[in-house]
Amino acid sequence: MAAADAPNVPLQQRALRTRAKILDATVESLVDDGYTATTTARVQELAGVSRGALIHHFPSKQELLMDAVAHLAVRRGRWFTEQAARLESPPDRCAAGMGLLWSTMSGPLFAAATELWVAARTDDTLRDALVVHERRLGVEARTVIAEVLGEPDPEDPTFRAALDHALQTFRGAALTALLRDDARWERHMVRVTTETFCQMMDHDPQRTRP
Amino acid sequence: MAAADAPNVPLQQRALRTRAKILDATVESLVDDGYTATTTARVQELAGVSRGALIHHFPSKQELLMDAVAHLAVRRGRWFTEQAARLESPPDRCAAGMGLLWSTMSGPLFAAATELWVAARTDDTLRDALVVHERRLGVEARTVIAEVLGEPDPEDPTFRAALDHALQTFRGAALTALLRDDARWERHMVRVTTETFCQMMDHDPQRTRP
DNA sequence: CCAGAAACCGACCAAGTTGACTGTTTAGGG
DNA sequence: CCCTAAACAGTCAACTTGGTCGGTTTCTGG
Repeated sequence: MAAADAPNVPLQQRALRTRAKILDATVESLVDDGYTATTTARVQELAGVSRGALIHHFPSKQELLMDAVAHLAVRRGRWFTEQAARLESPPDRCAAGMGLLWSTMSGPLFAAATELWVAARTDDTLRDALVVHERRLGVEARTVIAEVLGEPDPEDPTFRAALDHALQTFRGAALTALLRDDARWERHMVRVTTETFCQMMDHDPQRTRP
Repeated sequence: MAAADAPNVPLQQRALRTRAKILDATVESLVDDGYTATTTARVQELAGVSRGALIHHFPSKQELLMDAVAHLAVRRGRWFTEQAARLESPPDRCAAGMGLLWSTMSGPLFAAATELWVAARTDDTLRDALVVHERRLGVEARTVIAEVLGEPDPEDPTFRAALDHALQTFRGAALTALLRDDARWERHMVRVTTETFCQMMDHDPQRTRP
């Protein structure tokens, strides 16, 4: 929001790059060090900027985190659509959709989001910011997945219920996977979840599996 | 471990109570304030003990957290078995088992466990301690649930797979519920998960639903 | 009863974190 | 070209946090 104070004044290219560097560094610190160890000093070290630069762009740590939430949401959304674009006419649309969904939960960005998510439980400001972006991401995911599946209506109740169920399962599994590194278990979990999802969708007139 | 240094010397009653007070205060702070705000000062304030008493029982914050992990696991296990004992010949064993499982994820103790869980991602010592206790809890839960369901073998592959799937779903939903307070959504999620679980179990010779 | 150990107390200290402050460089309109 | 404001740099003080230390009280075995 600091940059949006004067939207008509185009920010210099360098300033924009500095902002991006700082926000990326914040996400990187969240991933590598966790929320507790994400200090302003650590961020400025990772970003390679001075204290003054950091303060200039983000007057307080609170604002830094707020903007990091937005930044992370954008990056997650972008990564998601990129992954989706990589899929072309998959043989099993259902499995492809679920694989896509899971891929967004198993990366480092999910770890960063989880750090913020848990911290937001006891930080009202953070929570308010987070739920807004998370909701946007949810809608975006639903739209993209619907497209992958060939589901015409992303708001179809059956589809929404099945997707929500799969999403919760993946979220729990992703949380588990933060501490457990077991690729075999993950593959099996994705398979079971996919089967469940397909089964829930099969009540729909729209065929989701060939 | 501090107390276990001399296991043959019975600790005074007061000392035990002080330890318990401190550990309960640690859990309380994790629940109310979150991991980041769980400082030694906050714990001693909640426990109503002096700095010296805190240090005497837990020489470092690391040890305090280690013991808090164990303490929390014990409390969660106890709470779980208590809830299980309350159930007597439920009409729908399957739903009863799933309700029991969900009840352990929706309480404040789960929030505390999640705080530790996420913190453990970037703290090896904490992770090692956590996974041990979490594994124990998992076995305990599986045993109790099997009993509720009338499943003779808690290690039956079909049962384990179905339970694990339900557990991941509940874990994800519990994570979601940390920020979203929506009882209707939760009930629906439990119902869907229960149905899925029952369906996965129906392939077993053991009937789980009347 | 008494000596020694365990339990407890609270002031103190060192390290780390935040953001406030002053000075310097760079950009871009006039 | 110049001048104003933004961008950036580096230091400093206030505060917090975890941990130390000497002393006091409360048990408990002999």
